[in-house]
Amino acid sequence: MKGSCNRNTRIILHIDMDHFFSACEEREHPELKGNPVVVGAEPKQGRGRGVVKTCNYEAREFGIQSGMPISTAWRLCPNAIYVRGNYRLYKKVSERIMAILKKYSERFQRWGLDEAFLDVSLMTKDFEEATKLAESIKHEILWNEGITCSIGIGPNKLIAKIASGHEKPDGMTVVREDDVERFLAPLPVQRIVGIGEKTTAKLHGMGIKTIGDLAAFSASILAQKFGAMGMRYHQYALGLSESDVGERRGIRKSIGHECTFAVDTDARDVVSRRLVDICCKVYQRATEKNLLFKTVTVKVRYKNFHTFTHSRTLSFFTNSSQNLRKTAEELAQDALSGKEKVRLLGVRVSNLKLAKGQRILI
DNA sequence: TCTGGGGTCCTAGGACCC
DNA sequence: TCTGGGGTCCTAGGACCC
Repeated sequence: MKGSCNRNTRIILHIDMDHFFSACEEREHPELKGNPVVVGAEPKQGRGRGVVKTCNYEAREFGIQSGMPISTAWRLCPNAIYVRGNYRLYKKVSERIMAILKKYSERFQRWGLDEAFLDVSLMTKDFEEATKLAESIKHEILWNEGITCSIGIGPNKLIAKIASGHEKPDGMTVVREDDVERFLAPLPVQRIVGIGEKTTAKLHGMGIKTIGDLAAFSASILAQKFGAMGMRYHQYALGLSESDVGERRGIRKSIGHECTFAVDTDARDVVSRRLVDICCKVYQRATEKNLLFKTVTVKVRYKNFHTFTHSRTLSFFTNSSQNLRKTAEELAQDALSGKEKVRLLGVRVSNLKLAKGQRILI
């Protein structure tokens, strides 16, 4: 069977740029190369708030990981080079890389700034050919942008995505249909997209550690414990996923902005001013995209990390900044009372609709 | 250790309508 | 007076992704 596949088999590539933000920084500032580089919040001598966005492999040797509090990163490696992040640059580089990828297949799907799927079933006759194609993609990105990526090749998006993370950086992992079970079985359950920290802990509690354990577990018990998601986890563990490679259609679902205070505050005027600033930002972004909104949600996180949201759906669609501000202020009454210190404030609008006569913007 | 900011999707209960 | 079942929308919270 090796080297061949029946024509019903799909061949999907998942392309994942290696430590994308810090790779962009190294490319712009070659003097950074060879040093641990951390992109994220300001460390402020270990007192900074926020998290690590990404870091290069030199920084990872100190135990730094993306998502980690920046204060922890600072303790692990105070001598690393800490960079705030130049998102305009990352976006530009990303756009150029996506343009390269799109040339290889019409069936293309961007996944964040630094990942994408390609369905190459129609232009490659088997996994060998797909591997050659993936090699040329790697070369072209490296040649043009000076950045390496890891590619996973599999019979569906789920497998391709897990495969791309298998041998990072600069990796290439091919999983043919016949190899799916062998490939997945020993991997930890959290490698499945959609199984995060909480679900992993619950699964561990049930004695399920690996994807093989999950596949062997009773689907009906999983459904009892996790509802519809349980069935999905089981399907994923068997390596089954039907989802097509394609860009999301239609308008976005929501637009929001949120802000963590540098210091938790109970000063009413500070919170109230920040709320107005956030509303302005959200209003601007909705207006730029010609969107009307109907639902306003305010999010408040207190010092103890307890978080609540309040939302209200208006009886009409609007793009008025006054409506947004007034609704947000009413919803945020509790937060404005100054009883508890506020850590984060956010505003989001949803139930969106395009303003009449405007072109479609995603 | 002390936890960002942009999002999406799911669940569950309740209101309301037919 | 007590009570269907289906559908849709709203609200709040939670998990997860990059």
